[in-house]
Amino acid sequence: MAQEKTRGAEKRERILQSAIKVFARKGFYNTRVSEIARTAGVADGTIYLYFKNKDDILISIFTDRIGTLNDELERQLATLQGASEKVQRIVSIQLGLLRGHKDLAEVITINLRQSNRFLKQYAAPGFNRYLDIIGKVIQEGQESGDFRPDVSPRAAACALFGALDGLTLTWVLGSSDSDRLSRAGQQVAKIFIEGLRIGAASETPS
Amino acid sequence: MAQEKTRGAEKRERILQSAIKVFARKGFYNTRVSEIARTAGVADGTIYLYFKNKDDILISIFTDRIGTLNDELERQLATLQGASEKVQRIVSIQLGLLRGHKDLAEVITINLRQSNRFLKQYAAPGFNRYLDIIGKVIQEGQESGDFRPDVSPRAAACALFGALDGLTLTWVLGSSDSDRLSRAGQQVAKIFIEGLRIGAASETPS
Amino acid sequence: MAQEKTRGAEKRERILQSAIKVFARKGFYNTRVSEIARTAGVADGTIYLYFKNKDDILISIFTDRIGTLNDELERQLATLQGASEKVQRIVSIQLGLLRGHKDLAEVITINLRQSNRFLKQYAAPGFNRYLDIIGKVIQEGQESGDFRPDVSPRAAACALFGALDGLTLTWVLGSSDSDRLSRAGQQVAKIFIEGLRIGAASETPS
Amino acid sequence: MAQEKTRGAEKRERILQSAIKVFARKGFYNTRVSEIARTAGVADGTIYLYFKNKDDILISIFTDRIGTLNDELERQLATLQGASEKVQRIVSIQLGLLRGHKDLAEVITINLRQSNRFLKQYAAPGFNRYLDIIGKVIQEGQESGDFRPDVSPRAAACALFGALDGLTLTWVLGSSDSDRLSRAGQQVAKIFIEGLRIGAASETPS
DNA sequence: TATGAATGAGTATTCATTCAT
DNA sequence: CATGAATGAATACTCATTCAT
Repeated sequence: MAQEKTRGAEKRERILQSAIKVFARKGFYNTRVSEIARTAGVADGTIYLYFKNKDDILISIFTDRIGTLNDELERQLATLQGASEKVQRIVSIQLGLLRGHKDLAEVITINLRQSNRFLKQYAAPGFNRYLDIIGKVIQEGQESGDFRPDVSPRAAACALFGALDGLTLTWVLGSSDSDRLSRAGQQVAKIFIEGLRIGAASETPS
Repeated sequence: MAQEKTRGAEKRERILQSAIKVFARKGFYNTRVSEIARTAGVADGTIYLYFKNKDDILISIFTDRIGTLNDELERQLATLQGASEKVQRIVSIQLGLLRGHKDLAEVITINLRQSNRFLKQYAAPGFNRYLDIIGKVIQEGQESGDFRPDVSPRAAACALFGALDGLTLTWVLGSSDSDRLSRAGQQVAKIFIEGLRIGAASETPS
Repeated sequence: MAQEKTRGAEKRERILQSAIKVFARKGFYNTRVSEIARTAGVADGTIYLYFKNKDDILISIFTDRIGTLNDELERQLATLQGASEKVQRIVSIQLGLLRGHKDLAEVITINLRQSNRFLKQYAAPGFNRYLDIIGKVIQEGQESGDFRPDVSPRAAACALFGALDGLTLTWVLGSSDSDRLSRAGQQVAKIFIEGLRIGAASETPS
Repeated sequence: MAQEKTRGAEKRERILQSAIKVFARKGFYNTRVSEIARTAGVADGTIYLYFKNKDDILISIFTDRIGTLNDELERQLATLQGASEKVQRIVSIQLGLLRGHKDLAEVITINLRQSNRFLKQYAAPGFNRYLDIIGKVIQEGQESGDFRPDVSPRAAACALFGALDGLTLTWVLGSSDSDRLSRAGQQVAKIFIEGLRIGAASETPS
């Protein structure tokens, strides 16, 4: 019984991995379900024993991974003290999760945005939790006096997400190595930390 | 003759506007050419007198608008002096261009990413010119001593683009008004300017 | 314009004729839409310019023909006087309509009964009008004193329809010629006329 | 062993009963084998231990029941003398067999006619025996001088079958109670008996 | 006998594109 | 330039059947 469950989960995972690979290469709409099946080494019909339909595969990829990311963020951030350290950790966790998985990065940054309907309906919950986690870090920094209070935590969270997404996108589109991605991430982390820090900025009226 | 050309251009523009509207509502792959035609008030076949195929419509939307954006950036940035002013202007131009055109913003931030093939092949040139323009502003700031030299101009450009894209995305997905988008943009501009400015940051080893 | 309309109607009729032929040979569920198209000499997609879907083709065959039958029945019955003559005419019209069209007869008697849902939803109206027409003839015969009053006109109508349907079914399943069908029809007409006529029967209590 | 055989037969019967129920509700082609299995409380694969394939289930329903009907007809008719009594008994046996089993009636009158191939190949033998039994009654009536000789016994048999089938069809499609079906059957029996009886009819030239 | 996970052949329908008018 | 009827390639999904357990 336990073995059967394991085998079933294995097969599901194999299908997901294959889908990530093919989606990354061809894009969601240009991917044939039969090609995912072939790549996973199962029959076409088997796909439908584990997923409701083709859309469900893409949705599962996203919710699985964003869930992992959010869990990891919460777990590690709880162990840190300063807001600056936390921001730096957010960057390293997110980029670290994608570094070794260019295919996944491609699916997340590119293929996921297939339709606003899809984004609004399925991606929103996980995305919101993600923005909440980051926003809370900014807010804590403001309350502890580390960060300037004249910035919307939510806006900063969106911007940080977008900045990392932008780095990932150009990494995926280009051919630079993943070390460069990490270094760029560190620089962006510094920009945000310094840009948010209490100091000269507060003297500059917007 | 001139009038006919004008009429032709008018019709082309009407088709583009209709496509933006429908793409924004349904997404690229769920949009029927016949629906664009109906919205534009022309026959299905007429579309193909102005565009090679359905892909060409999306490509035209992007290249038209990114070209306009790039031209506008170059024109206005040439009139300014300080790097900080230029960064601020980049933000206001880009968000200003999308503020009144939520449909267009939706197409640009969401529907454009239909396939990596598409992005790599068609979007890359305009996107690269855009990143070059921003990157040059950062570089100038570093050369003039305004900005820290320990940041890759390219990475900063990607991050700034991504941050603005992230703001736009959440604006499009949510229901907040466009004023809030502008205010968030100003805050992000300040974060980047302060984050890049020479100061305490350079003392902080990464 | 008139010519175009004519051409369109022609094509629709050609598709219907082809469908009758293929349905008769293979049955509804074993008929491929592509085979109807090939037989009609049109492209697969063209079918869907004239019919909503495969079901709609079968429905159209039935409603077209039962409508013709009902119209013809009402037209001719109005010219006759006695109930017996009318019953005889009903038989000759119905069988006459199918005699030369074995394929159509096959579709009507066999393939039409694909699902109770189909029968109840689409066939019922035309079928009811048909039963009403026959039932009214029986009733008139009773009111004029030609037919016994102790028979439900509706039941007699159902039975007459069924009897003719039974003859048609065995004709279609077997290989007998159509003259034999007509002769059998005449005999059945006589059975019903005599069986309904006022006479010894009324003395026989059921 | 005997018990096992019994249990096997029980299971087979349970599958048949479930199939009748589901076929009646959904029609043959819209019925999933898995639904029959679920209704019968067995696994999908178990069906194939008792039936060759899905077609075989429908065929078995028909041959089982028509066999029962034919056996019952022969048994009871042997106990009767007059042709009229026999005709009346035919009607009451056939309708009596279906009265309490609307689902079965639905399958027999509607779902059975799925394809001419099916009807010709499998239904024909049992159907022919049925027509022979009835035809022989008519013929005996003619030989004994009860019935007119100018009617083909086979045609009369087809017509009687069809008439009863027509009554059953309208009963199944409509919502009238089964008593009404029986009364209609009695009236139809009288029509046929009187219509076939030697008398005034022979004076009417066809 | 019984199971039910896995198979993979099979098809109605859509829709971008063409071209005769 | 403009039309829109006709085309036909292309594919997600179903479900009868099998077979290892």
